[in-house]
Amino acid sequence: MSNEKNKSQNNLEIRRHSLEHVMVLAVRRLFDDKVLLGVGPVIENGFYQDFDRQFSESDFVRIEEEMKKIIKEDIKVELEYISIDEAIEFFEEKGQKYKVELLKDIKSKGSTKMNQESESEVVSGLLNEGKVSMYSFGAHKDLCRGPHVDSTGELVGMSFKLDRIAGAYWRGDEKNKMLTRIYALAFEAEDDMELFLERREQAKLRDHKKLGKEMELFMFHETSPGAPYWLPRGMAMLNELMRYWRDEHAKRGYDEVSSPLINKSDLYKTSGHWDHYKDSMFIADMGENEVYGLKPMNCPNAMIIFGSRLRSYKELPLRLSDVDRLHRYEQSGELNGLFRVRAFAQDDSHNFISEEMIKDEVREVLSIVDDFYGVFGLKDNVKLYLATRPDDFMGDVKSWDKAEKELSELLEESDFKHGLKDKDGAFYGPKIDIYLSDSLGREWQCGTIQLDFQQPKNFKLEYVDKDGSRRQPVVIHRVVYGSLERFMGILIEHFAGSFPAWVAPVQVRILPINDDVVNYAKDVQTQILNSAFAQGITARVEVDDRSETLQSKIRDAAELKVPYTLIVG
RNA sequence: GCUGUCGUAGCUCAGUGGUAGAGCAGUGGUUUUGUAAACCAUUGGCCGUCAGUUCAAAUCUGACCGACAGCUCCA
Repeated sequence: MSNEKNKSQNNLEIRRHSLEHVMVLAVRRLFDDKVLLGVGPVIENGFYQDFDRQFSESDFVRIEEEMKKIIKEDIKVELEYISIDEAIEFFEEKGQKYKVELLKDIKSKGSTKMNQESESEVVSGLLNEGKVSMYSFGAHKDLCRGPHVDSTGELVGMSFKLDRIAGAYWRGDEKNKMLTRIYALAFEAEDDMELFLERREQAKLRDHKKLGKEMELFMFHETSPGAPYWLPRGMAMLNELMRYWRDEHAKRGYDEVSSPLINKSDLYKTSGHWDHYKDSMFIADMGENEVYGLKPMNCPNAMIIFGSRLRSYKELPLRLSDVDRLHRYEQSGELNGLFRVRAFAQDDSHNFISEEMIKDEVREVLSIVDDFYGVFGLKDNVKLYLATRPDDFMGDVKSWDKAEKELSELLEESDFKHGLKDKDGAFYGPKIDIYLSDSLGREWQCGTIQLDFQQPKNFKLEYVDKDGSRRQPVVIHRVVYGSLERFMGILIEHFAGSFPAWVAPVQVRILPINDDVVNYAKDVQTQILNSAFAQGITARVEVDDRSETLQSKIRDAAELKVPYTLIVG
C-alpha cells in the first residue's frame, strides 16, 4: 500500500470515528442527554456504538437527520488532557459507570484490554504523565483516544447510514448486561457507499440458503429446527462428496466404523462430557435410571471400540473413521442455514497413535487437507489456526509444550495461510483448526486436527508395546470437510451453485427439441449412463421430457446450473 | 439464550382496520425443428399459532413457534 493510500485510509478511519461521536451527540439530543455509553470503535465499513438504552430501527431516520444537522452546524471539536482521577470524577458525577470502569482499568492496568487477545476494547491509551484525552463535540464530552477532525463541518460529503441494531454484552461477557449496539456504515463518498451496498446485494445472491431452496438441494422444517432435510439433488452431491472421501481415505489406511447414536449417560460421564456439556445434548430419559444421550461427538464410542480388546503397537496407527449423525442442542440464536445446525455428520476419524508418531501423523492428515481443499479450489480461502493450551487444561505441561511445538513446525512447513489462537485449544489437547469464509466474509471452522492426551486416559486405553509394557495411546480427532452440512454450505456459496461437474447434482440434462424425439433423448441418456458405468462412474443424467418449448427448457437448465446441456433431435 | 428485523398461495412478493391479490410454479387443453420464459383456461390461502382490543383484525396489542443479522456460545 502506498503512503498516499495509507494516509487516506487513516483519514477515513478518523472521519468514521468522528461520525460516531456525532451519532452519540445526535442520540443525546434526541433521546436522552444522560444516556450511558459503552464502547464505540471504528470497524470495517463504518463504526458502532453501544448504548445502555433500547432502540429500534425505526429511530434510524431521526438519528441520521440529526447527525446531518450536527455536521451542518460545523461544531468545533475540542481536545483537552486531564488526569485519570479527574476523568473518573467527571464520569462518576454523570453516572457513566461503563466509562468509569474503563478508566479504572486504565489506571490499574494501563489498558482497557480484557485479555491479550482482545484489542477492540481499547478505547483510550494512557498518555504521558498519567493523563487521558477528552474530546468534546459540542455538549458531548467523552473519553477518547482520538484523533478526530477539527470540526464537524469537515464531515460534509461523507456518506453514512445506520445499518442495524444488535444486542451486545458489556465487554463481550454473557454475564454482563446486554447493551444496545448501533452499527453504521460510513464512506468517504456516495459512490463508495453504493459500491458496498451493491456488493452486499451480490453476496446475498450466493447465499446457500437461497440457492439451496432454488436448486432444491435441502430444506428445513419447523418440526426440527436446525436439522436439514436433504432433498434428492442435495443428497446426490453429499453422496458424491462421501464417495470421494471414502476412496481417498481407504487408500490412506483408514477403516470406517459406525457406532450407536444413543448411549447411556455413563459413557459421557467417563469421557468427561456429561458434566461440562450435557446442556448441549439431546437427552432420552427412559426412566428407571436409564438415561440416554444422543451422541454429540463420535470420540467416546471410538474409545469404546479401541478398548474392546487388547491392542498391539503393531496396529498403530489405528485409524477408525465414521460419518455417523451427531446432534447438538445449539442455542436457538446460533442456528444458521447449513452453517450451524443441530443435526449433522462429520467426516470424522480417530487415529490412535503413540506419542512418537504425532508429528508424522499430523503431517499426513495435513496432506489430506491439502488434497481435499485443492480439489475444490478452496485453498486460497483457507486459514489454519494453531489453538494452544487453555487455562483449564488437563494433562501435563511437558506433553502440551512438545505437541504445540510440533504442530507449530508443521504449520510453518505447510503452504496454507496460518495464524495463532492463543489458549483456544480443547481442554484435552492442542489443535489445528481450518477456517473457510462464506459469501459475507464470515469465517467458519470446517476441518480440525485435535490432539487428545486425556480421553485415552479416561477410558484407560492401552496397547502392548514392543517390550511388552503397556502404554497409553494418543488420539488424533480429525475432520477434513468438518461437518458435511457446513462444508456443503461453503461449497454452494463458493461456486454460487455452479458446481464442478463431478459434484453437481445433475451433470447432464438432455433436451429433446420436441415431443417426437423424447425416446431418442432417452436412448442418448442410456448410452451416456452405460459408457460412464463401463468406466466405473455413476453419471447423473436427466431428460427434460416436459411438453415445453425448447427455449423454456434451455432457460430452466441454465437456472438449475446444470454443467452440460445436450440438445438432441 | 439475548437485542433487532421479519413471517400473506409451492416460490418471489403487493396489500396499514371494512368481502384476500399479482407474477411464476402446478393442473387441463392447444402448441413445441432449433439456444435464456409459447398461448388459453384453471386449481390453490384459518394471512406462522394462540389469546386480546374492536361492530369489524392479514392490518392494532400480548404470548408462543420459526427464519435472518448481530452478541454470547461452539465439547
